[in-house]
Amino acid sequence: MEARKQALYDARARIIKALAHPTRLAIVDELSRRRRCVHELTEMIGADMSTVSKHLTVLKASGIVEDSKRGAQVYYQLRCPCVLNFFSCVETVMKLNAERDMALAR
Amino acid sequence: MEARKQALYDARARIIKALAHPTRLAIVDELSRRRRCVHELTEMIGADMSTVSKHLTVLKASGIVEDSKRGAQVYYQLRCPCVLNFFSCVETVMKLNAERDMALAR
DNA sequence: TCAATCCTTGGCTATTATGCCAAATGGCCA
DNA sequence: TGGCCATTTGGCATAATAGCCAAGGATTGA
Repeated sequence: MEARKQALYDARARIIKALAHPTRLAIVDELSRRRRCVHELTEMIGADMSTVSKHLTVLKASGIVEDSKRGAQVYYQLRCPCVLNFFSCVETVMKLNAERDMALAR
Repeated sequence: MEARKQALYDARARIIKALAHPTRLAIVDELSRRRRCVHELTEMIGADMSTVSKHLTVLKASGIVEDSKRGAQVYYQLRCPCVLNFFSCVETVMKLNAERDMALAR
């Protein structure tokens, strides 16, 4: 494959990969409602705060979220709310899969 | 997090993860034009055929593509063309990132 | 039937991702 | 200043991915 194409797919994959984790999807979902600080997200998710912080680092590095400090707290918010569009397609795939599995079970 | 929510995010992540690889994005892109057999995709990508076959297995397991045999050949096609919608959002993120990087460099 | 083609699977290694704990950093307030 | 709270970073162990080669089916065609 041409280097040019390859670079494009690499760049795209980097962003999509940032979304390819349940915890990060939960974070994005929550941020679609309102900005949240790490502490709030940690409570919601129920993992170690360092774990949540690292997931946020991944999302931030990919450009999906951005942060803003307010005193000792760091608030995160969606930078590209269009990522929420992903979900409708994903639901479609899930529905098709469910139908397929139903048919197979019959 | 509730088990119900967790299961939903897990399911979503499984599908998104299937797209989170440059080679698989290249495959999806190609299949958006027309169905292709493994051999054709292998030529296009320039990796070992076993590698391409495994990527196709991942895409198929997630429900993004489906296959149909024609003699000795296995043709793959998109099952949910809506996955192409992902790209426009990804491009938006990439554009925002580029602008941010420009601003930082100045 | 034999050989060639197409594809998948097994096996192995190297790389990357994930999650926790512990430690370090930074801000706030008494 | 000292101590607390919020967050990030380092370190490490474990698990998941990716890619190649080699081997195993399956199908076509001579």
